[in-house]
Amino acid sequence: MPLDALAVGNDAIAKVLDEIGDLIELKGENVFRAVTYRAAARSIRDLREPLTKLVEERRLKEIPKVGSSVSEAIEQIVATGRSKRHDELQAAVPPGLLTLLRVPGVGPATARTIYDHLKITTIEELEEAAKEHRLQQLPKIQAKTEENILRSIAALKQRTGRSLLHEARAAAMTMADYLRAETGVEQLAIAGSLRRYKETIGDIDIVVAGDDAAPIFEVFARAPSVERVLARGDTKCSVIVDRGLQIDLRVVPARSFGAALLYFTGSKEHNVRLRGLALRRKLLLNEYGLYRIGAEERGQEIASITEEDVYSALEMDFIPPELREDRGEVDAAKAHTLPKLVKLDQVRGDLHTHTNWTDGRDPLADMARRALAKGYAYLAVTDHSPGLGMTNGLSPERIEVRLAEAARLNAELAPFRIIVGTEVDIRANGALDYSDALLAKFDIVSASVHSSFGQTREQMTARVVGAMRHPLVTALSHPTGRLLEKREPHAVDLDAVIDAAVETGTWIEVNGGPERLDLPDTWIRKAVDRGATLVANSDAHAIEELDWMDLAVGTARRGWAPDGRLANVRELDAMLASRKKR
DNA sequence: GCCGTTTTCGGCCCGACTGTTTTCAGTCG
Repeated sequence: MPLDALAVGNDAIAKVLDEIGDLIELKGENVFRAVTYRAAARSIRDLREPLTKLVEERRLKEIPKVGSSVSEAIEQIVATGRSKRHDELQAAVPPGLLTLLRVPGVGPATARTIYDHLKITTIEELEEAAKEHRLQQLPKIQAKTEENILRSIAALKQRTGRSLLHEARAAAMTMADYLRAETGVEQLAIAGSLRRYKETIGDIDIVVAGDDAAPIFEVFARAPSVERVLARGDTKCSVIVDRGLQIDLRVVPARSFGAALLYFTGSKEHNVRLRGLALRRKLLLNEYGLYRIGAEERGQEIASITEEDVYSALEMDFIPPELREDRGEVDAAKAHTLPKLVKLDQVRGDLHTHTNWTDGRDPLADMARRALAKGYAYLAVTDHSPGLGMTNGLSPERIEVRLAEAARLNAELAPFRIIVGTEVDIRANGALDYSDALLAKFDIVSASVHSSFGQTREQMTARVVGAMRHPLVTALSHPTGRLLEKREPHAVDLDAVIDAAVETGTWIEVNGGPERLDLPDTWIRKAVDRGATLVANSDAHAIEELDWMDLAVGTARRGWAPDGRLANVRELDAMLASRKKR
């Protein structure tokens, strides 16, 4: 189905290029060609400008991995909604083969074999054939493979999607604690996308140092949360725990711990980049260490004990895990131009929280004491305005009571300070849900969209930018409104939002709620480039959710946010003074 | 199909695990 040529966005184009890559592989063409199309798709997803604009300005070839063939495909998609290359491949590759690739364990070769003999094109047909043992009659497919395909299909059906960061982290910590207690391993680290604070998590990766993997895998495989063991070898063991989440455990010699942590943290693209770099210096980088080529068999590594050693031996600065996505961090580390990223312990306060007066669970006093215990100097309580009916928004009378309550607590907890703020609704027509007279009672006003998500991009942009221009609005909360794995971001021109933030001095929130993580990291980077001020918040609705600040800071770091760019790393007076003129 | 501080041609990261392979292909991350 052709895309709507006028509305075609970067993601939609990237998806077509990915599919071209898959089709090339299925057709049996040179796999490097397929790899290139996928790499181009990835560059495009990371792009911080609309592709349509680059087409107009004839700048497509500035994009990494986009050469003459890929740019031709992009131009065609932008102009007509489809690509000739894609059409030709679809005609050449039987429909449905792409579907079979979605089953883990089925790659291009197996998909081809299954299709050629049985003409199967859907997962349902594949499941039926496997149950009837028709697959094991095919060349290169045995009973065991057939069994694995059936299990993969079952897992595919059960699996709802990727895990949210806090859920994956809980599962990882449970396993890590269990392994420490039951095996006595001393060096253990959670690696993978979890360590990089990626917004959603596919698999959990754990690396431990040990001389003998077998007994560790023994303990790992019988952990209470394990449902089944996927694979077990000499150095690596993979299991499925509850709700289909996969945990990979890798055991390496202690002297390889740093190299293994680097390898297991990824991203894959970052690793590929580092290994290519090593290769050009006649060095080999693998999960055991960095070697002069040929020396790996003698175990003579140049660096391997810590990640710092490996980066240093490659003559580059240490790269924080959050940046390891091959988005320019390798070149910056070589040139010593990595930004000084914001750190969690620099955060002085949280500026978006809720209490049991609206949709939160805990009283203000408890939230404040927990914030104080976390070492904060201040906490803004920002309960909802009444427009959001179900959250019991604060009436003018309750605002007065709240101000008095905060004053009492402030006297008790000084120098810690509670700031009374509000998360005010931006109504569908762009008006704010409190009068200016009421808004003026608050020290902090965070504006956000909670309704009429279906507005057009023009309507939504005007609505949000209009609120940002209001002199009493301090910050814009969760700018895209997305709920990860649940609700798409609403249509809004984030370039215009960033422009408005720079122009008006309105802060843009990095919301640490694990299903939001909004503003998304790629846009954070753009906001940072353009000089906008950010504010990292937990959006906590309960005392323990104040810990989600960690996720907000991790997301800000993924967006390359330097410490000076966040309003809430400033001390109280400086933070309040940095609000826009009102 | 892309790319260049060895290159405009000849590479393209590297290793683990599974299956049944007695030396390797397929898949994965």
